[in-house]
Amino acid sequence: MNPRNTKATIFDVAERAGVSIKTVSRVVNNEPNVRERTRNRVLQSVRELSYQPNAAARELSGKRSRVIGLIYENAQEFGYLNDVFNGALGICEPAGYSLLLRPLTLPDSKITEHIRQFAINARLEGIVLPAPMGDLPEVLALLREMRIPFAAITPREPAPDEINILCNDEAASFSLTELLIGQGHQAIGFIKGHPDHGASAKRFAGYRHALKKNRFAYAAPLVRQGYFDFDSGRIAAGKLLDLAEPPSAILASNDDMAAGAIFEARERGLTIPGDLSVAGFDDTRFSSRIWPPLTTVRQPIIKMAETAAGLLIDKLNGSATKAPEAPFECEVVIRESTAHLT
Amino acid sequence: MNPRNTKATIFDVAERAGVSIKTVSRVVNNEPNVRERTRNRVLQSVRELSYQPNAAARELSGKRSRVIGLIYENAQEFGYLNDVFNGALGICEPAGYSLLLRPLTLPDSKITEHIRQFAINARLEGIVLPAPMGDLPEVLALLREMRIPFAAITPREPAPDEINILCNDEAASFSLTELLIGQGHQAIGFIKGHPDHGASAKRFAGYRHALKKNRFAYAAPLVRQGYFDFDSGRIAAGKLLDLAEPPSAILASNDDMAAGAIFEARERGLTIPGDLSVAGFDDTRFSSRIWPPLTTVRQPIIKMAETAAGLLIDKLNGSATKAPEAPFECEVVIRESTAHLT
DNA sequence: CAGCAAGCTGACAGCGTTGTCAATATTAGC
DNA sequence: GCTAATATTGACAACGCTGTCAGCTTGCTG
Repeated sequence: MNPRNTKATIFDVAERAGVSIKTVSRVVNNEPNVRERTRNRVLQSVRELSYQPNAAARELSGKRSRVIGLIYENAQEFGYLNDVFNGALGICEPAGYSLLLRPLTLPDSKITEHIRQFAINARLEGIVLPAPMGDLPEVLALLREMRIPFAAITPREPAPDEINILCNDEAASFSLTELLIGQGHQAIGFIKGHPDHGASAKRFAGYRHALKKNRFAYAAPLVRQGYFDFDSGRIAAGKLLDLAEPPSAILASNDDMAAGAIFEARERGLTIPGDLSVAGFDDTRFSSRIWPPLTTVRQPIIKMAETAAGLLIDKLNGSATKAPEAPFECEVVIRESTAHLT
Repeated sequence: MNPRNTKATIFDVAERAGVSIKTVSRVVNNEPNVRERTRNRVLQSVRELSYQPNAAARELSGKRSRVIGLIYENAQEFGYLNDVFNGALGICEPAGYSLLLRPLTLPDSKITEHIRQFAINARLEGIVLPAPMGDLPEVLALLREMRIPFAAITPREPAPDEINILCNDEAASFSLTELLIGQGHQAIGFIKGHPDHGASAKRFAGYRHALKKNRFAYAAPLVRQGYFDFDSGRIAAGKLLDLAEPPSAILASNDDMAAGAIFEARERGLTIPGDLSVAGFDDTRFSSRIWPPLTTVRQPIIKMAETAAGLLIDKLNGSATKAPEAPFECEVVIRESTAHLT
């Protein structure tokens, strides 16, 4: 009943359909110049035999390896990567592509060499670059030089003919800031993200934009540099709370730093959100599990990864280039870590 | 300076070394019957040309695909999987194997069909089964039937000739329970893990063992069923706290459930660890980031995954079977969510 | 030093596809 | 209805490697 442990070959299909293997190849690869009747006959046999082309033979014969690489930062928040993996895998498999992972530890002075080796050894046809990989100029330069198509997921100005997936970080940051303003907060601290990440600038821009629109003066001491990790959030929050006039709300550029801020506030005996409102960005796995649950911004990562992989595969398959996608919509998730100023 | 975008073939190496391609093949595959001098000459050429065999040609010609699958539960705590991925990838790549990921959503009534298709399509030579995949009897049965070697990471009774990696869950659970007992807790609640996971039974056994050794009566109401997720931990903790004589400490079978327990306790106005000590299992990413930081147990997941992949590859390469590994050692990590009873 | 086994090496045929190009079938044009 | 042009099909050679097997070298035995 089940297909056995073996696979039908192109010969089996050809024989059953009464055509040459070359014709089967044409049908399977959607090439033109096959009569409709013939095509149907072949497709029928393909179905009956559950034929699937042998990837190794294909790669050896043609130039195509049908392998896509996914390069990611190892230390990265893993909920994000989980979604990226799932999105990309979900698209690659049905399309007949394999997805190969390559963790990288940043900073990495030999990063281009690592990627080059990876690309050559695995014979990659294309590469998916989740943030922050798409933010590294040397990586982009390398891939352009090697002429390997890639799809970056990052708020980058998309170069012509390059695939870039982004969401409206800035608008979400704007909304989140306005939410805090609407709650009566007058002094809102901001913890910036890692300067090498494209998202950092966008999120900061949204904050400034909201301040401006609401006629708040921009106060430099209320803005601190963080690096997207828990500890940097904790330290930055500490500095904000040390101010003579500390903020009543802190907006961190991601949830790890927001968790750090909450941790630091707790250590100082402050209650959240009574004494301090805290909001983050990303809606990671633990955002809803810490106490209090974190107000944050959710991105449709899975969809973004699916789109990235899909557009990349379209490009590799030589399909018509899709119109550049509009940014994906982020969603502000309001939980209990933020509250109206009493 | 850098190797170019192209790869040397076996012909290039053979020519340079002045031997036939077959001899190069022998050297590269570590086959016997090559004179030492010849072997060195070939290795020299291999090095000079940075030769790496073409995987597609190898697969097409020989029977070996050098592809290993990694099947995992999608919803899984991702810090665990991150470590598994990194461990396995770190071993596979240098050994010349590719690692293909396959997320699965449990429960899955068609799981065997999914795995079968995956194995056939990707021509898997072997499979790594992180928990809880190695706990599913139908999966094990399928792989045995298909004669695909696998390495399970789970506290399972290792069948002869099968690779199984485990750590001393039970001993760690025992220590953790004794820790709580040592802190003066008289009533210690326990939240069991998902019944389909092998680890659940082990962790529970450690708890019971510690009670027994310390001459504590086993009280059934203090033990609640959980399913390794946050919500089930929350619910189970709720039931424990509803008891007429609630426990002063709760040991949850993983950190997600421990986080749920803390959450629930907070909602009821209890302070941790003042009113209630809570401990978990796994040392996930957020264990040290919630407040208070969680007392838990850390497993050497990366090493376990490395060992699993390494033994599997050894088996595929036909190397001598290693002696069965001793269980890996877990480490109890004491943080602030547990305290002496005052 | 012949005779034989074991050690070493290479020629050659696949492996299952795709690319090339020639052969054949169909259609269009007049 | 015939020819030219075009659409469809197939024969065959790669692709880069491993398996098989035969041939050539050694080294050992008596």
